[in-house]
Amino acid sequence: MLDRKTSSKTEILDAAANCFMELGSDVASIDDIARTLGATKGRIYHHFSSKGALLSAVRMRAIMFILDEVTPIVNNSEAPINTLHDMAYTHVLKILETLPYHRVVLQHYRKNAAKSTTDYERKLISEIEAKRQLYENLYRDILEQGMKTGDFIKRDISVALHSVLLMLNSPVFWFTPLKKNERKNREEIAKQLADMAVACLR
Amino acid sequence: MLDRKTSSKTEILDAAANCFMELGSDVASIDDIARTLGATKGRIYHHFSSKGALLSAVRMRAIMFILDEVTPIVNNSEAPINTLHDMAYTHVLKILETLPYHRVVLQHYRKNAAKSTTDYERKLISEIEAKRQLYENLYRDILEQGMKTGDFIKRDISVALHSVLLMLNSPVFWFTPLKKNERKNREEIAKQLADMAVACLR
DNA sequence: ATCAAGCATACTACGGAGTATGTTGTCAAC
DNA sequence: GTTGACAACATACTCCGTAGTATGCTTGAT
Repeated sequence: MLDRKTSSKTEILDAAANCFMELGSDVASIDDIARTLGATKGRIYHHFSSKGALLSAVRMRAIMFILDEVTPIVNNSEAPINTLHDMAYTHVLKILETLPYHRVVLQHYRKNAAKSTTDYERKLISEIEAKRQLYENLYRDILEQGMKTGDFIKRDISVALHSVLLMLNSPVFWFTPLKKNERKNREEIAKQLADMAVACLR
Repeated sequence: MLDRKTSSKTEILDAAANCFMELGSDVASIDDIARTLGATKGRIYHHFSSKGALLSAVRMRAIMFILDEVTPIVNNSEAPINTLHDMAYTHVLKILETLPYHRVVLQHYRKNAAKSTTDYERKLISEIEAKRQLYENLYRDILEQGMKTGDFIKRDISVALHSVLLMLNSPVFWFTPLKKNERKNREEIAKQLADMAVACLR
């Protein structure tokens, strides 16, 4: 079945995300990931052409989690403040749900290229970069709009943009999921961060 | 001379910081760093017992840059808002001056331990962690004080603390130094970030 | 019965950390 | 001003982990 195939793939992706998260994507080996699955290299290389391709798949999945969730919000034609608050809240909540993936992403926020990458892997990376740009622009548009209407203080758009986005990603660095009150706790964190994100723009 | 020795050491540290920054501390090899210096492994292993020790030295130097600069500010007995603004401004400015070091630090914000570390390296890491805690508490104290006096809105202290600190570190992710108007540009960025840091707490 | 998908097993090749040893300059003592 | 000794490196190795490959095996669909 095609269903069985994608299921096996996402299982690999989940395991890879966890290993990359814990050891770092450079240190974690394919064997480590396979061991987590109770499998061997063969399974992984059957689905992914290289370690770089697997890593890119993890990063792409991470950004698509967020992009799919936040994109529908931007066109609700409310005030910029409310729209931004909505976007921020949704962003944080989704990140907390898919934490390992975003830990991996942040490891590569600045790392440009590994030592030797193939053309194919470079293509994957540029596709990820494109999606990231797309997502960034959602916020850039809201910020510009809000500064025009006077809802937001006029600041350097680039400084404000990156600062807010990184603040929304900050739980990635410190959040540790607990069983107790999990859902409620996440919502509270998302609310607070969304509040702060809006507050620092006024 | 002892002077000549420390000079050679800091030269190695600068080169290591740059290599670790560009390639990531796992990918960058000792040979890479040596090549940057126009030297060989021998020079590096003469001053540092292992790659982990070198990395720890870079991270320690990074945090000491900031700690030495910001610590004197906290006891100026001004209003919490002004004190925090001062701390934030100084923090950002110093970070922009010693950027490569802090890029390395942020690569390890979450990465706990490599695959195999010696006792000695674990000791170095715990010393770094202690300094980091020390620095974090400078902000924690100001935040608690400000929330008590009503200067700051009451929020979860941990969420607010980490969010603000990460926002102050955000330039590490996107800032690219230019020759043109360098000093002025940095001061402007530091001012804006300090403003935003204070704003998001009110 | 066949054949390919979906793996496992057993190998190769290579880069990088660490080491053992050689080399050069410098200073100190006599 | 010669010798000894040590610091500050360079050179030439070893050894091991890991990415990638080549090939073998099993199961389910047709």
